[in-house]
Amino acid sequence: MTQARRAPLADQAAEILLDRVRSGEWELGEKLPGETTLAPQLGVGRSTVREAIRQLAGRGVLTTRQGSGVFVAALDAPEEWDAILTRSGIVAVIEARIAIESEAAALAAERRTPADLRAIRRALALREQHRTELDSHVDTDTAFHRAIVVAAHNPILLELFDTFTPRLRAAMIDMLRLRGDHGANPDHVSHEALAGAVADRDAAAARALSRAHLSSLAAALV
Amino acid sequence: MTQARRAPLADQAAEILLDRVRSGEWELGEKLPGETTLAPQLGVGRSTVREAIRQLAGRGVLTTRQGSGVFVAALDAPEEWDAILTRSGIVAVIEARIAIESEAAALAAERRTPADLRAIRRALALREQHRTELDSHVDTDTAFHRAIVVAAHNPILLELFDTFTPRLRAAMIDMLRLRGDHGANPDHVSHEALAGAVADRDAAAARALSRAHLSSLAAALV
DNA sequence: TGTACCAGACTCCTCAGACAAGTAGACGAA
DNA sequence: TTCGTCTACTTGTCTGAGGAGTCTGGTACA
Repeated sequence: MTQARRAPLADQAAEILLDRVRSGEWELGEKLPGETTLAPQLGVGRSTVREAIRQLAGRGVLTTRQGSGVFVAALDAPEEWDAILTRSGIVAVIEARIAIESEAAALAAERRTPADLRAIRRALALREQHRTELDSHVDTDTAFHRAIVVAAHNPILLELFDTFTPRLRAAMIDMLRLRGDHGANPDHVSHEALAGAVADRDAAAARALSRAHLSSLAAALV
Repeated sequence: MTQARRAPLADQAAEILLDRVRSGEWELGEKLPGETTLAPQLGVGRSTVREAIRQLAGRGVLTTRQGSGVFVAALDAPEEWDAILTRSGIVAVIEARIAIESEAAALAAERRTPADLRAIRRALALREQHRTELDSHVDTDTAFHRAIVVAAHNPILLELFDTFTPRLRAAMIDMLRLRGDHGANPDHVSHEALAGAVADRDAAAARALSRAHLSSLAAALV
């Protein structure tokens, strides 16, 4: 007994096709059999095959060209970052964030414009104002760190930062709730120091301060 | 005249629906109008609406539940890394790779197992064997660096490495073709040193050597 | 011999209609 | 209130038909 067909036929058909693509049955760019051939092969109707193909097209695996055929666009579906992050655990996420953010801090120290600096100062002040409320403390803290990544002027690092932080939000709120000493003074001082290093164009200090802050965060979360 | 309908109606419908989701017309998790309502609204048949919905389901924006309806699963489609990487330029990609790889090198120095070490040595030897041929030199070089990231035992860093390196492959081959001195001796020595630092559990040295290597690569590519 | 054109086969695209399968809310009985 | 049942509505699936684009091979012409 296998769960009594939970998934719709179209989803099943899509999964079968994806497996066949992964298995290397067709080369990259090669043409698949026509819908009219696949349908009886998979034991479903044409419209169902079409929906399966559309689904895989949305995932970037297949492309269709009217009058020509269906072609393999990628040999595998890209794994969802959500899945990777969930499977990996908090520590791995923070390690990745250390990698991204300490490098971004160093780059920010070299490249920050006056406008970047104003944004960082503003975020820091806002962070200071929300030291009491838990949720907004985490959010303003994240906003401060994001302002530094923005100042690094590297779109990839920024995208990575935005990918990782949502996953950490809940964990950080829980952690602060348990510790109770959120917004403690030494915390604020280290943030001041980081902003100062960026302002002073001291890349090495910015890198070290950023790393130290996140390392202590990791230690607190474990 | 507007390009005389290049895209299939199903793709157009999917794009319109995605825009309406992005615009906030429906909350996260909210139910969309039924297929029979959407079809005349979009001016297409029901099967076409279904294919549009399937496409967005494949992209993670919508989910369908038989008997219940279609629901918003995400407020936006995740941007393709390909697009980000293409738009960003080689320098930004290398900067991101520096962030990932130097941190991974440090972690690898702390965590490498004997098996990791053997894999690294083997990759290094293979790299040495392919110093003359351009393509395989780049590939074996990448394999060596990947072995180090593997030794860091962090799935996120590994996934990031795998995301970035394909984008750099073509650029590196071009660069080496122009320079002509691929596989030069100092290059090999620095790789030996990196492997040695990981073997000696010298995290700081591994981090520095990894950074230095990639920085020189960036300088050569610009 | 080589080129241009054309017809036909094949492909995906779109629609309409029908029925099955599942869900959720209304309604009434205990 | 609580529980079952019934009904309206939803998505799921299949079939048949025709439209539109693409590719191939043959044919006529230069």
